[in-house]
Amino acid sequence: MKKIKQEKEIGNILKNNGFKVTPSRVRILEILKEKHSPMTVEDICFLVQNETNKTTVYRALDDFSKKGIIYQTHFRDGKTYFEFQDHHHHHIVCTSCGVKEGISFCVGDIIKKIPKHSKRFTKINDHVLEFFGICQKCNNI
Amino acid sequence: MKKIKQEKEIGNILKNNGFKVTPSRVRILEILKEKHSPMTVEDICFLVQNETNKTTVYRALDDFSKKGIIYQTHFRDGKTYFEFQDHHHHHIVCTSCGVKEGISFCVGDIIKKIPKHSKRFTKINDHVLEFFGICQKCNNI
DNA sequence: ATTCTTGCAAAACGTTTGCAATCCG
DNA sequence: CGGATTGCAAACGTTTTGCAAGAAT
Repeated sequence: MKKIKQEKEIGNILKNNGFKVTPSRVRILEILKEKHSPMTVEDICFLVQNETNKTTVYRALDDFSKKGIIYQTHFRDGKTYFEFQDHHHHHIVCTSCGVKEGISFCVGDIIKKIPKHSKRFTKINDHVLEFFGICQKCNNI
Repeated sequence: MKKIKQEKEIGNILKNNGFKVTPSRVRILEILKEKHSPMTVEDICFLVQNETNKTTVYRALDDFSKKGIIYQTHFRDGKTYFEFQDHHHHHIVCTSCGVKEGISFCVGDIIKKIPKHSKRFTKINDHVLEFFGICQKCNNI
Protein backbone atom coordinates (compact mmCIF):
# COMPACT_ATOMS: atom_id res chain seq x y z
CA MET A 1 0.00 0.00 0.00
CA LYS A 2 1.25 3.46 -0.89
CA LYS A 3 2.32 5.66 1.99
CA ILE A 4 -0.17 8.37 1.03
CA LYS A 5 -3.07 5.95 0.86
CA GLN A 6 -2.14 4.40 4.18
CA GLU A 7 -2.04 7.82 5.80
CA LYS A 8 -5.44 8.67 4.43
CA GLU A 9 -6.83 5.40 5.72
CA ILE A 10 -5.45 6.08 9.17
CA GLY A 11 -6.87 9.58 9.04
CA ASN A 12 -10.27 8.09 8.35
CA ILE A 13 -10.03 5.69 11.26
CA LEU A 14 -9.30 8.65 13.51
CA LYS A 15 -12.08 10.82 12.14
CA ASN A 16 -14.61 8.01 12.27
CA ASN A 17 -13.88 7.63 15.95
CA GLY A 18 -14.19 11.28 16.73
CA PHE A 19 -10.50 12.08 17.03
CA LYS A 20 -8.73 15.04 15.52
CA VAL A 21 -6.07 14.00 13.06
CA THR A 22 -2.72 14.90 14.58
CA PRO A 23 0.78 13.80 13.56
CA SER A 24 1.28 11.96 16.85
CA ARG A 25 -1.85 9.88 16.53
CA VAL A 26 -1.22 9.11 12.89
CA ARG A 27 2.33 8.02 13.66
CA ILE A 28 1.29 5.80 16.58
CA LEU A 29 -1.43 4.06 14.59
CA GLU A 30 0.96 3.71 11.68
CA ILE A 31 3.47 1.92 13.89
CA LEU A 32 0.84 -0.38 15.34
CA LYS A 33 -0.50 -1.27 11.89
CA GLU A 34 2.98 -1.88 10.57
CA LYS A 35 4.15 -4.14 13.40
CA HIS A 36 0.86 -5.87 14.17
CA SER A 37 2.36 -7.44 17.26
CA PRO A 38 1.76 -6.49 20.88
CA MET A 39 3.68 -3.37 21.82
CA THR A 40 4.28 -1.47 25.03
CA VAL A 41 4.35 2.28 25.46
CA GLU A 42 8.12 1.97 25.77
CA ASP A 43 8.36 0.13 22.44
CA ILE A 44 6.43 2.85 20.68
CA CYS A 45 8.35 5.66 22.37
CA PHE A 46 11.56 4.10 21.14
CA LEU A 47 10.25 4.10 17.57
CA VAL A 48 8.95 7.66 17.62
CA GLN A 49 12.15 8.83 19.33
CA ASN A 50 11.57 12.44 20.39
CA GLU A 51 8.78 13.12 17.96
CA THR A 52 6.11 12.39 20.53
CA ASN A 53 6.08 12.60 24.28
CA LYS A 54 5.46 9.50 26.37
CA THR A 55 2.37 10.99 27.98
CA THR A 56 0.86 11.51 24.56
CA VAL A 57 1.57 7.90 23.67
CA TYR A 58 -0.18 6.76 26.83
CA ARG A 59 -3.17 8.93 26.04
CA ALA A 60 -3.42 7.88 22.43
CA LEU A 61 -3.21 4.17 23.22
CA ASP A 62 -5.77 4.54 25.95
CA ASP A 63 -8.15 6.41 23.63
CA PHE A 64 -7.68 3.94 20.78
CA SER A 65 -8.34 0.92 22.93
CA LYS A 66 -11.41 2.50 24.50
CA LYS A 67 -12.81 2.86 20.98
CA GLY A 68 -11.89 -0.71 20.14
CA ILE A 69 -9.41 0.36 17.47
CA ILE A 70 -6.68 -1.63 19.18
CA TYR A 71 -6.53 -4.69 21.42
CA GLN A 72 -5.22 -4.23 24.95
CA THR A 73 -3.71 -7.10 26.89
CA HIS A 74 -1.27 -8.17 29.59
CA PHE A 75 1.47 -10.76 29.72
CA ARG A 76 2.19 -10.69 33.45
CA ASP A 77 5.29 -8.54 33.20
CA GLY A 78 3.66 -5.48 34.66
CA LYS A 79 3.31 -3.69 31.34
CA THR A 80 0.28 -3.08 29.19
CA TYR A 81 0.48 -4.28 25.59
CA PHE A 82 -1.41 -2.88 22.63
CA GLU A 83 -1.93 -4.37 19.21
CA PHE A 84 -3.67 -3.39 16.02
CA GLN A 85 -5.58 -6.48 14.98
CA ASP A 86 -6.45 -6.81 11.31
CA HIS A 87 -7.78 -10.20 12.18
CA HIS A 88 -8.64 -10.96 15.77
CA HIS A 89 -6.30 -13.36 17.53
CA HIS A 90 -4.49 -14.18 20.76
CA HIS A 91 -1.00 -15.25 21.84
CA ILE A 92 1.15 -17.84 23.50
CA VAL A 93 3.92 -16.43 25.62
CA CYS A 94 7.02 -18.17 26.87
CA THR A 95 7.25 -17.58 30.60
CA SER A 96 11.00 -18.04 30.38
CA CYS A 97 12.18 -15.84 27.52
CA GLY A 98 9.03 -13.86 26.76
CA VAL A 99 8.78 -14.79 23.09
CA LYS A 100 5.25 -14.27 21.80
CA GLU A 101 3.44 -16.16 19.09
CA GLY A 102 0.10 -15.22 17.62
CA ILE A 103 -2.53 -17.93 17.47
CA SER A 104 -5.58 -17.47 15.36
CA PHE A 105 -8.12 -19.04 17.62
CA CYS A 106 -11.42 -17.43 18.17
CA VAL A 107 -13.48 -17.94 21.28
CA GLY A 108 -16.48 -16.68 19.37
CA ASP A 109 -18.51 -19.77 20.12
CA ILE A 110 -17.88 -19.34 23.79
CA ILE A 111 -18.89 -15.72 23.69
CA LYS A 112 -22.20 -16.58 22.13
CA LYS A 113 -22.98 -18.92 24.99
CA ILE A 114 -22.32 -16.39 27.70
CA PRO A 115 -25.71 -14.68 27.87
CA LYS A 116 -27.25 -18.05 28.64
CA HIS A 117 -24.87 -18.59 31.53
CA SER A 118 -24.80 -15.14 33.03
CA LYS A 119 -27.36 -13.54 35.25
CA ARG A 120 -25.96 -10.07 34.92
CA PHE A 121 -24.39 -9.82 31.51
CA THR A 122 -26.09 -9.98 28.16
CA LYS A 123 -23.46 -8.41 25.98
CA ILE A 124 -19.73 -8.91 25.86
CA ASN A 125 -17.72 -6.14 24.29
CA ASP A 126 -14.26 -7.54 24.53
CA HIS A 127 -12.11 -10.29 25.94
CA VAL A 128 -8.56 -11.23 26.74
CA LEU A 129 -7.17 -14.69 26.13
CA GLU A 130 -3.50 -15.42 26.55
CA PHE A 131 -1.62 -18.68 26.97
CA PHE A 132 1.57 -19.22 28.93
CA GLY A 133 4.04 -21.99 28.33
CA ILE A 134 7.67 -22.79 27.69
CA CYS A 135 8.97 -22.57 24.16
CA GLN A 136 11.12 -25.29 22.57
CA LYS A 137 14.25 -23.22 22.82
CA CYS A 138 13.92 -22.60 26.56
CA ASN A 139 12.84 -26.19 27.13
CA ASN A 140 16.11 -27.45 25.68
CA ILE A 141 18.38 -25.29 27.79
CA MET B 1 -15.77 -27.97 57.36
CA LYS B 2 -14.33 -27.68 60.86
CA LYS B 3 -11.71 -24.99 61.32
CA ILE B 4 -9.13 -27.51 62.52
CA LYS B 5 -9.64 -29.76 59.52
CA GLN B 6 -9.40 -26.83 57.10
CA GLU B 7 -6.16 -25.73 58.69
CA LYS B 8 -4.73 -29.19 58.34
CA GLU B 9 -5.77 -29.32 54.70
CA ILE B 10 -4.10 -26.00 54.01
CA GLY B 11 -1.00 -27.20 55.83
CA ASN B 12 -0.90 -30.18 53.52
CA ILE B 13 -1.20 -28.04 50.42
CA LEU B 14 1.76 -26.02 51.63
CA LYS B 15 3.87 -29.06 52.51
CA ASN B 16 3.06 -30.82 49.25
CA ASN B 17 4.40 -27.83 47.40
CA GLY B 18 7.61 -27.59 49.37
CA PHE B 19 6.63 -24.65 51.55
CA LYS B 20 7.16 -24.36 55.26
CA VAL B 21 3.90 -23.98 57.15
CA THR B 22 3.84 -20.48 58.59
CA PRO B 23 0.94 -18.50 60.07
CA SER B 24 1.09 -15.94 57.26
CA ARG B 25 0.87 -18.48 54.49
CA VAL B 26 -1.90 -20.41 56.20
CA ARG B 27 -3.89 -17.23 56.75
CA ILE B 28 -3.49 -16.05 53.16
CA LEU B 29 -4.54 -19.38 51.69
CA GLU B 30 -7.42 -19.54 54.17
CA ILE B 31 -8.67 -16.17 52.96
CA LEU B 32 -8.38 -17.15 49.31
CA LYS B 33 -10.22 -20.44 49.89
CA GLU B 34 -12.92 -18.72 51.85
CA LYS B 35 -13.62 -15.95 49.35
CA HIS B 36 -12.94 -17.89 46.16
CA SER B 37 -13.15 -14.72 44.12
CA PRO B 38 -10.29 -12.77 42.55
CA MET B 39 -8.43 -10.73 45.16
CA THR B 40 -5.68 -8.15 45.04
CA VAL B 41 -2.77 -7.83 47.44
CA GLU B 42 -4.56 -4.82 48.88
CA ASP B 43 -7.73 -6.83 49.50
CA ILE B 44 -5.80 -9.47 51.39
CA CYS B 45 -3.79 -6.93 53.37
CA PHE B 46 -7.01 -5.34 54.48
CA LEU B 47 -8.28 -8.67 55.76
CA VAL B 48 -5.10 -9.65 57.57
CA GLN B 49 -4.81 -6.14 59.02
CA ASN B 50 -1.42 -5.91 60.72
CA GLU B 51 -0.92 -9.64 61.13
CA THR B 52 1.11 -9.92 57.95
CA ASN B 53 3.23 -7.43 56.07
CA LYS B 54 2.36 -6.48 52.51
CA THR B 55 5.70 -7.72 51.22
CA THR B 56 4.96 -11.12 52.65
CA VAL B 57 1.58 -11.16 50.96
CA TYR B 58 3.23 -10.34 47.64
CA ARG B 59 5.75 -13.11 48.11
CA ALA B 60 3.21 -15.69 49.18
CA LEU B 61 0.86 -14.96 46.28
CA ASP B 62 3.74 -15.06 43.85
CA ASP B 63 4.96 -18.39 45.23
CA PHE B 64 1.48 -19.92 45.25
CA SER B 65 0.74 -18.95 41.70
CA LYS B 66 4.11 -20.21 40.48
CA LYS B 67 3.16 -23.60 41.91
CA GLY B 68 -0.28 -23.43 40.36
CA ILE B 69 -2.04 -23.39 43.70
CA ILE B 70 -3.83 -20.19 42.74
CA TYR B 71 -4.93 -18.57 39.49
CA GLN B 72 -3.37 -15.26 38.56
CA THR B 73 -5.16 -12.82 36.31
CA HIS B 74 -5.65 -9.21 35.27
CA PHE B 75 -8.71 -7.07 34.74
CA ARG B 76 -7.08 -4.06 33.11
CA ASP B 77 -7.05 -1.94 36.22
CA GLY B 78 -3.31 -2.21 36.77
CA LYS B 79 -3.57 -4.66 39.63
CA THR B 80 -2.85 -8.36 39.76
CA TYR B 81 -5.67 -10.58 40.96
CA PHE B 82 -5.33 -13.98 42.59
CA GLU B 83 -7.95 -16.64 43.14
CA PHE B 84 -8.09 -20.06 44.67
CA GLN B 85 -9.93 -22.18 42.15
CA ASP B 86 -11.64 -25.30 43.43
CA HIS B 87 -12.94 -25.69 39.91
CA HIS B 88 -11.22 -23.86 37.09
CA HIS B 89 -13.19 -20.96 35.65
CA HIS B 90 -13.00 -17.44 34.28
CA HIS B 91 -14.88 -14.18 34.70
CA ILE B 92 -16.94 -11.46 33.10
CA VAL B 93 -16.15 -8.00 34.34
CA CYS B 94 -18.24 -4.88 34.03
CA THR B 95 -16.05 -2.16 32.58
CA SER B 96 -18.24 0.43 34.23
CA CYS B 97 -18.63 -0.67 37.85
CA GLY B 98 -16.10 -3.48 38.04
CA VAL B 99 -18.50 -6.19 39.23
CA LYS B 100 -17.11 -9.65 38.49
CA GLU B 101 -19.01 -12.82 37.73
CA GLY B 102 -17.50 -16.25 37.50
CA ILE B 103 -18.27 -18.28 34.38
CA SER B 104 -17.56 -21.96 34.31
CA PHE B 105 -16.29 -22.23 30.77
CA CYS B 106 -13.26 -24.22 29.98
CA VAL B 107 -11.08 -23.56 26.98
CA GLY B 108 -9.69 -27.04 27.37
CA ASP B 109 -10.55 -27.98 23.80
CA ILE B 110 -8.71 -24.98 22.50
CA ILE B 111 -5.64 -25.78 24.56
CA LYS B 112 -5.48 -29.27 23.12
CA LYS B 113 -5.38 -27.88 19.61
CA ILE B 114 -2.52 -25.49 20.25
CA PRO B 115 0.41 -27.86 19.66
CA LYS B 116 -0.92 -28.45 16.16
CA HIS B 117 -1.01 -24.75 15.43
CA SER B 118 2.19 -23.64 17.07
CA LYS B 119 5.68 -23.97 15.72
CA ARG B 120 7.35 -23.14 18.97
CA PHE B 121 5.09 -24.35 21.75
CA THR B 122 4.13 -27.89 22.56
CA LYS B 123 2.97 -27.48 26.11
CA ILE B 124 0.76 -24.85 27.69
CA ASN B 125 1.02 -24.47 31.43
CA ASP B 126 -1.50 -21.80 32.05
CA HIS B 127 -3.85 -19.33 30.50
CA VAL B 128 -5.87 -16.22 31.18
CA LEU B 129 -9.32 -15.69 29.78
CA GLU B 130 -11.43 -12.76 30.87
CA PHE B 131 -14.46 -11.12 29.31
CA PHE B 132 -15.40 -7.47 29.50
CA GLY B 133 -18.89 -6.06 29.13
CA ILE B 134 -21.49 -3.85 30.74
CA CYS B 135 -23.73 -5.34 33.40
CA GLN B 136 -27.51 -4.86 33.43
CA LYS B 137 -27.35 -2.39 36.28
CA CYS B 138 -24.87 -0.08 34.55
CA ASN B 139 -26.67 -0.49 31.27
CA ASN B 140 -29.87 0.90 32.77
CA ILE B 141 -28.31 4.01 34.27
C1' DA C 1 -12.90 31.04 17.89
C1' DT C 2 -13.33 27.20 20.36
C1' DT C 3 -12.46 22.81 21.47
C1' DC C 4 -9.23 19.22 21.50
C1' DT C 5 -4.48 17.89 21.97
C1' DT C 6 0.21 18.11 23.57
C1' DG C 7 4.49 18.48 26.61
C1' DC C 8 6.47 18.94 30.88
C1' DA C 9 7.22 18.03 35.59
C1' DA C 10 5.55 16.01 39.45
C1' DA C 11 3.12 12.62 41.74
C1' DA C 12 0.72 8.32 42.32
C1' DC C 13 0.48 3.62 42.21
C1' DG C 14 1.61 -1.28 42.34
C1' DT C 15 5.42 -4.01 42.96
C1' DT C 16 10.29 -5.51 44.01
C1' DT C 17 14.67 -5.56 46.51
C1' DG C 18 18.41 -5.87 50.20
C1' DC C 19 19.27 -6.94 54.54
C1' DA C 20 19.00 -8.17 59.33
C1' DA C 21 16.04 -10.54 62.54
C1' DT C 22 13.24 -14.48 63.25
C1' DC C 23 10.95 -18.81 62.60
C1' DC C 24 10.24 -23.71 61.03
C1' DG C 25 11.63 -28.46 60.67
C1' DC D 1 21.42 -26.02 63.85
C1' DG D 2 20.66 -24.29 59.03
C1' DG D 3 18.00 -22.89 55.57
C1' DA D 4 13.58 -20.66 54.68
C1' DT D 5 10.67 -16.85 55.84
C1' DT D 6 9.48 -12.36 57.46
C1' DG D 7 9.35 -7.11 58.18
C1' DC D 8 11.02 -2.79 57.20
C1' DA D 9 12.52 0.91 54.44
C1' DA D 10 13.94 2.26 50.30
C1' DA D 11 13.96 1.83 45.38
C1' DC D 12 11.86 0.77 41.05
C1' DG D 13 9.14 1.02 36.80
C1' DT D 14 4.81 2.03 34.87
C1' DT D 15 1.06 4.96 34.54
C1' DT D 16 -1.63 9.19 35.73
C1' DT D 17 -2.42 14.06 36.71
C1' DG D 18 -2.62 19.32 36.45
C1' DC D 19 -1.76 22.94 33.91
C1' DA D 20 -0.22 26.15 30.45
C1' DA D 21 0.95 26.38 25.53
C1' DG D 22 -0.19 25.02 21.03
C1' DA D 23 -2.69 22.88 17.11
C1' DA D 24 -6.88 21.14 14.56
C1' DT D 25 -11.50 22.02 12.71
